[in-house]
Amino acid sequence: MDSDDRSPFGYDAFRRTCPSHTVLEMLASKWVYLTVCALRRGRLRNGELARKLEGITPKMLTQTLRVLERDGLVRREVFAVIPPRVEYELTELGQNLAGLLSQIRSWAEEHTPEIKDARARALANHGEMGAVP
Amino acid sequence: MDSDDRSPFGYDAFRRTCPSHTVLEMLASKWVYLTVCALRRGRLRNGELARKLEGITPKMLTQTLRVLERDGLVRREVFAVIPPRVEYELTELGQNLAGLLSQIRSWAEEHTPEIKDARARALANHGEMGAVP
DNA sequence: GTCATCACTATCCATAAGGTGACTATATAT
DNA sequence: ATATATAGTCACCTTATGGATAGTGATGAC
Repeated sequence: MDSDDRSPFGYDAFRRTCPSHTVLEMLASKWVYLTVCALRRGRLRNGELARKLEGITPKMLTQTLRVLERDGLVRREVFAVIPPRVEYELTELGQNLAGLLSQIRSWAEEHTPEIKDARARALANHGEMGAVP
Repeated sequence: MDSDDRSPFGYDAFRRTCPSHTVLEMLASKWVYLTVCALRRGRLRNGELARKLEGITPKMLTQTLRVLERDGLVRREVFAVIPPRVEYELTELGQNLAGLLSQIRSWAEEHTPEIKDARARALANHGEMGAVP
């Protein structure tokens, strides 16, 4: 019954004390999704990322990149020039993940119409499932 | 150059005003991940989910399920019995997504050792890249 | 001199996430 | 009579996160 509930790796993301749970938590961020997807084609500078990730604040961009760097998904390269130049690129591990995250992104884009419809229906039905006294 | 940046669906999750951006935002939640994965094998009752999603509070569980229901990923069935019985199951759209999210979960579990190592290394190096006055 | 660029950093505030305890209703078990 | 179980809701509170805004230092363009 629990056959496919446990992964064969000894880690179980359902358990909140399992390290894999924190990995899942790290991945559960819209900016992580988008940043990894953005870097998929190749290295980018901070400013290029900022323009690509529409609406991201410098703080969130830095924060996201630091997390990705800490977790070994992104490599940061600093050039000692003026004005400063910093480039980011995916590590092999990051490339590996990027494939999956791109699929999620594609899924989101592909199924947006259905979800929009579902949301509209939910809005229209608000209260209709309730009690009719 | 922008060839694979835009999906062929007209939606672009990189644009913050695009509806698909809000879909990605909805997916970027650890409890959404886990709830969808948990329902993958079949319908579950509220209590069963609460036990499976270790550490989730009743409030968060309800909130997550309402979002998933609103977006058409989960179907909620209420049985008019005492004590109350409510069952949740994935819709076809939800099943479709569950495959992808399970892959993410598997990825997280599979690569947890590498990420743990990367985190340990980052911790050990804290400050070593900084300035040495 | 003023402005912009670059890659940040710091600060503040609003929102969201999450925790706790109380409460609903009814049937069964003790 | 009391307790348990079910599937929640509601109110209150604390903490964490997200986002907005402004500032840093050095340089080059105007």
